[in-house]
Amino acid sequence: MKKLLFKMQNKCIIDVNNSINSGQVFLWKKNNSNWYGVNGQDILKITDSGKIKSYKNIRTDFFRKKDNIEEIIKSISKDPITKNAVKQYPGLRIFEQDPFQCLISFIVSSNSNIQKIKSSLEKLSRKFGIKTEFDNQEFFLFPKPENLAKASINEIKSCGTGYRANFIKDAANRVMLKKINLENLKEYSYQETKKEICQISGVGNKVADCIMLFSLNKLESFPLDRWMIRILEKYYSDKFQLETKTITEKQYEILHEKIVEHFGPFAGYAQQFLFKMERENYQKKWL
DNA sequence: CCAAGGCCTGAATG
DNA sequence: ACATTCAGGCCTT
Repeated sequence: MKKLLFKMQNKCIIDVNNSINSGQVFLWKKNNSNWYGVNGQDILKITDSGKIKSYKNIRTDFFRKKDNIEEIIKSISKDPITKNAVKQYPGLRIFEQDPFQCLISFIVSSNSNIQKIKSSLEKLSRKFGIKTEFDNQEFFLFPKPENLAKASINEIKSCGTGYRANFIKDAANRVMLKKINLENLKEYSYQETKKEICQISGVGNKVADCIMLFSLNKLESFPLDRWMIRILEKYYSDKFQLETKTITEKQYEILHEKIVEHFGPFAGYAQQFLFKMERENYQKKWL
């Protein structure tokens, strides 16, 4: 009985390093064994003992305590590949981050890589975000929608975003004008939410799935980027046949349906474990 | 509905 | 050095 309890407690421990270094967040840095991260208009600090603190005491379920992680892990462990990935990274978790920051982050991410995404987001924050001091360190909060909406395209481009500058401004404008209400979308279904956010230019299937999984509480989202396609081809060629060479919108939809059929309603967690596993296999760099 | 080509940028490759 | 390729896609034709 004692042993079982210990095991259960052990399973609940969050592996902060691996969770931050799994492609879901970008504005985090480690300092003196503490992690500090920009989350919208707040700064979060995760101590070496795994406790999380909000600089502004804004309520957030960043660690997704609402999830029954043991149930989820049981649910997604449908095949030897996933079981192995889960076993390799037992404390890997999906965070629930600020939706607007997440939206802009993944617009910036398209056709890019982690280092460049991080660099662009840091520059955007430095240029358009509020300077803040916390634990004797300087931070810049993530830009508010209105500040990106009123910025010029060239100002945004100066942050290294390239052609995505138009998308960023457009997205910020939509949020500012409440043409889209990200908080409300948390209560919407997967399909409804996807339809809404895909209206933003620069947001396609993959980017939408990232935004929904990492900030809008849609755990059936399963972002299909180059890596995940490669993983499916490598380990799941028997289960998920790719009909076309390029992943068209229709193909993406069909594939997602098959994926949810296989992994279940928490498929997004499976994606996170598989992505982490394969990127580590190839020793890809994180933050 | 699918295929092909273009797009900012910067690090990696030859 | 300098040119080319490539990277967590998306949009237009």
